[in-house]
Amino acid sequence: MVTAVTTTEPRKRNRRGEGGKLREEIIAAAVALLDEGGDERAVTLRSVARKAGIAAPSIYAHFADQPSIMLAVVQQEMDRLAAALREADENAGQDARQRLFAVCNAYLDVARQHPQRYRIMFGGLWTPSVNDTSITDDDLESLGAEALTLLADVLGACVDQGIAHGSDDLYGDAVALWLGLHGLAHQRAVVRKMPGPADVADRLIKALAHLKA
Amino acid sequence: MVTAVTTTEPRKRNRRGEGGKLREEIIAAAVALLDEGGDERAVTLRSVARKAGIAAPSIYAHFADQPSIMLAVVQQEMDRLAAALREADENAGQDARQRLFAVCNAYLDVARQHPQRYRIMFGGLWTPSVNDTSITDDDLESLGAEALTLLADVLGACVDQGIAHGSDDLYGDAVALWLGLHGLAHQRAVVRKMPGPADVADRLIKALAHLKA
DNA sequence: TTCGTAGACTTACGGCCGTTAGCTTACGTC
DNA sequence: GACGTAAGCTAACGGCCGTAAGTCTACGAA
Repeated sequence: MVTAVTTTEPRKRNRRGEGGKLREEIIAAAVALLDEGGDERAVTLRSVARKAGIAAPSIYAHFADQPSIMLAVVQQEMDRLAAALREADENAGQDARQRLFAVCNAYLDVARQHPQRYRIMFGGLWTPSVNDTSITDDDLESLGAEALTLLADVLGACVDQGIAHGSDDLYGDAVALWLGLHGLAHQRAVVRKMPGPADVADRLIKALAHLKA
Repeated sequence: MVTAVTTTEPRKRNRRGEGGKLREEIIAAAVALLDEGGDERAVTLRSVARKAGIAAPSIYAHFADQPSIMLAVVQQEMDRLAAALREADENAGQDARQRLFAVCNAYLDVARQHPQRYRIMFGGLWTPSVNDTSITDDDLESLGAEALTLLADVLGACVDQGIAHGSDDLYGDAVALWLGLHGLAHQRAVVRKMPGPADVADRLIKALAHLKA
């Protein structure tokens, strides 16, 4: 984690061999702009430079162009999300039901804590332009693959412990469950006021995991 | 529906008293830009004017500013979506199961046929800026209210006909079902390749509507 | 102490944007 | 046919953007 991000004050040049640190500072600056509530249009090459306390062209030493910055942000946040899900699962013990809700709620929490980051990750505008340069559809697919296999794993545990109705395609059920979570998380990230009862999340999880009772 | 949208050729001035027609042409031009695959950044005041074959300042006779154009597009497409759902429901007969799948699939079809329009409607960038001018959170909420009550209605029919497990909160279930549909529709609109089996939609609907068997 | 070079900076160009101010044209009334 | 006015245009401003070209500077090895 980089600390000096919010400072607009003069910046100490990095020491020899540590020039790569600026790369992280740039990413952190972009994330900070998002967290301030601005949408992706607020994350311009120049605004990122201002936030990081550097001159705009200095970014080119670390990123080929502006979309590349967004891509780096997305990849970092995707890793963070996967780590959060893993951690929630590991801390949930052996009970399948607790594991299920722990992982799902962790997903929703990550989205709720940083709505703009979540919006960028899924459904961002960066997808098409980035496609021109480096990332492929398969890359995008593999980004969420880890989370999906974890979900499928937890769903399998639910079936094994007899608290959920079985299925012939656990991975497909995991995708369906994720889509439900995504719908809720995304909508929360976009609007300030959500329709429906407060326990929508639990309803979604129970229904999509085919929990008994 | 306005016809002459794609033409870049000289444009016939509207007759006296028909100046308002230009307003529809402007909206149609904005929609056309979206349908060409460009994201909302492609819908600029000037690009819309070019597409409509008029000079940029001529827009100000019909829209206060650029976000207002997007707002008009969203409202129009929301109405279209609601109409499509109603029509699907009316053509589905009396069988609750058929009504359910007809309405849900109509929703997914609308999103799939015009992905960019769908992205703008839900989760667009226009929300914050528009909020400064005219529209309120309640307006946004009421936009989808019609669709939600329709969904709740169909869910109630499923329970009445004994093909779904009952619930104490049909509206809450309708919201959950919509969130699932939205998750799928939005993800389809954003990525080109979806993970999971082909029948994810059916799985989502069955699970979230609590269909028996 | 010298000096090569990593790690930045300054300046500048061209482009598209939103928006304002003022002008032109032709419709339709009389 | 004259003419008021609706409908739309041209010109221009300032602003922010991405990016290229060249310059400075201080760290650390010799």
